[in-house]
Amino acid sequence: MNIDVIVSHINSYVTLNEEEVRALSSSLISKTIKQGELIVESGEPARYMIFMNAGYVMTYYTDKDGFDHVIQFASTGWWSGDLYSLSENKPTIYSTRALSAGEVLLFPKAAQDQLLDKYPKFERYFRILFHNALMRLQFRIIENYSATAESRYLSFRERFPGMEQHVSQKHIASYLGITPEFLSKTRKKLQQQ
Amino acid sequence: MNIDVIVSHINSYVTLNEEEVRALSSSLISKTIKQGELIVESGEPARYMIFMNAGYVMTYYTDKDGFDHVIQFASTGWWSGDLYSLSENKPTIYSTRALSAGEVLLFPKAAQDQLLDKYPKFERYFRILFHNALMRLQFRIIENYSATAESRYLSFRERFPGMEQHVSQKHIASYLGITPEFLSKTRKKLQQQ
DNA sequence: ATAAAATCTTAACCTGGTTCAAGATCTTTC
DNA sequence: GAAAGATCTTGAACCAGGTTAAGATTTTAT
Repeated sequence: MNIDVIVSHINSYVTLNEEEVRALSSSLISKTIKQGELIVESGEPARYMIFMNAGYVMTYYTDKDGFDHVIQFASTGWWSGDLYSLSENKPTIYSTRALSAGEVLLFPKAAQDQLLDKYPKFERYFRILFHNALMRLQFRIIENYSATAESRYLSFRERFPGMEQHVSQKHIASYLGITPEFLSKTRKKLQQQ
Repeated sequence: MNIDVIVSHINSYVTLNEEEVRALSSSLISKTIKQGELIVESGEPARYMIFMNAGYVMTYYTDKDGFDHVIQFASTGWWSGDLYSLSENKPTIYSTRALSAGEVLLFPKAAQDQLLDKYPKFERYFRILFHNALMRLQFRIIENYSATAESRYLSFRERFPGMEQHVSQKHIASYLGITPEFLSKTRKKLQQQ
């Protein structure tokens, strides 16, 4: 199992010693993913945090009318998954689906709890991780309010380089909070300029 | 200084012993706030996390055209402030302003770092705090996409009971991502039903 | 108490984005 | 490799919410 990516990610916030690396390594489950595969399905309790070793996934919410709302994309070096139910042990309302072939590291809730209990460094790592995610999300809310769909699209392309090749336009549209039709028009307009 | 509210808040996630309570207590600075007072101004580096002991505050972002975008309200028992610059020590882009008289507990960055180093329980507490805030924010993004301005307004009233009396309509409108005029129309429509 | 300033309301008009529908392209499957 | 299914594009009609402006109400300062 290749743990280089996750270890160097964690080490950018804290410094793990050998024991901690070993403990982490033995907590993780490697899983190869196929394009289109459903990694977590809404309705079941989420059991893992998901770290991307390679490939692309998206997390989305299906509303009462059956429409999907993409809330997050993730590629190599990002965490994904359904934070909600991990802590509460309730069924998650989010699904996570592979957008390409790749490999994920599954980090089971029980192992995470153990690691958090034993090595405070992981508490720190996750505190900082959540803190940063929180700030990014606050920024996204501001962006959604103050920016037009066109500039949100441009900002999506900047923030997720290469992602566009792996995601269907309807999912990008969903992430941006617009219809596929309008995204199509927006792209055409941008090309013509 | 009254630390009952903050201690019972923290104890809902972890269990502090006497020493930890004492250490926390000596880290906090009590501050009485007046209505309209600017507690943190954008442009300066944020030095504190802010815990509400009593009263109401809002955190907002001023865009390049001079328009304010309210990103958060807080009342008794909530944390507030500008997470962004605390970690990076860069000037914050957010301002925090008192909406009523009250009392806040200021938690200086340096003291927080010390506490986090010495007592892993605080790492855990803040990890969970940020985790929960993150989930709430994810939910708010979904709500913004799938719900109409009217239902967001109703949901604001539910989630912040009593807040409406302390906040001007233009700030509520800003939080909801609509214009004050449209909020005015919406409220009228709701009254007539 | 009164003037000045800020906020809130109402109304007419405007626009970014939606909806619906039809055709064009790309993907899967047998 | 043809048929069926998705996805993507285009256009026309439509609507939620924005903009502007003017008057009404509330708050603040003197």
